Amino acid sequence: MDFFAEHGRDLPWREPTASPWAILVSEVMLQQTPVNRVLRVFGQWMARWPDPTSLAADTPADVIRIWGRLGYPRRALRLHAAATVITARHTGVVPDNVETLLLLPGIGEYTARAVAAFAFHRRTPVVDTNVRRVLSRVVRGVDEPREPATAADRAEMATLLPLEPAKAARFSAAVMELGALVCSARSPACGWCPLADRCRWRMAGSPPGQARRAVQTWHGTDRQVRGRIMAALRASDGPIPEVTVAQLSADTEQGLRCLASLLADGLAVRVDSVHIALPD
DNA sequence: GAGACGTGGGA
DNA sequence: TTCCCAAGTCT
Repeated sequence: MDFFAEHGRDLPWREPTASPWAILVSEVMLQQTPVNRVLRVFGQWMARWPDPTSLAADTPADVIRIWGRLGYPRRALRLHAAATVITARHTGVVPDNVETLLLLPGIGEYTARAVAAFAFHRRTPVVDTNVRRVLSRVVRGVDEPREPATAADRAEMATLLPLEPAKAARFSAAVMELGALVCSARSPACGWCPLADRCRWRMAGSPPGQARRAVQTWHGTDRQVRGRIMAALRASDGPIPEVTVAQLSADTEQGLRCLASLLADGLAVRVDSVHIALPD
């Protein structure tokens, strides 16, 4: 926590004045997405939609455009849906407990706890990929492949939390920051690490972990084509012809398949028999 | 529980 | 250039 006080980054969602809504928005944007990329969109987003009710009042099309190139645009849609639920069922107030937060679209085990801890000082273990990696190395002495945190990870973190709730939240943020800035996945800076003298992984000679299962290759995938289609929809003021969409892949069949999946996800809608647009 | 889901930067 | 990774969630 001394490390965090000295080296923690000044981020807008860490300001004492940051609202629970701002913290929730930041946590969703940060899912699988680097801080530097989130910073560019976060300010614009909060200026336009300072609370859930203002977001719920706008269209998914606006939301998807502001989301821009953050990636995983379904997150934008779910954030809009979450704002709608908060407005309709919680009088526009962000829920302050894990159980209720988990019911919101796009809010899973990590994000629910992050919001509960960072926005409301609930004493709950917050375990993201950074915390998971730090615990794995420092406590268990192994470098595990990157996977979503498990209940066992949360149970382990729970045993380490300070008793005072606000301090526990700060502790979680501190471990996350250590993982992000020092105990990184590829090139950990053990020389700077405040835990170096008690790290079981370091004491064991920093053994390499088991390789992660192969990730999907990117070139020519449906994900790439979906991304192209969404980029075309965002760039256009109005509807675009379906034939244009189909040609965004060298394989017309793939183009149509991807379009169908975007329609199924609600990221695009048909406006007539031959045109596609962002959802209203 | 494996697999799908965007994007771009650093090694 | 290629590979891997970045505050996960949902099906």
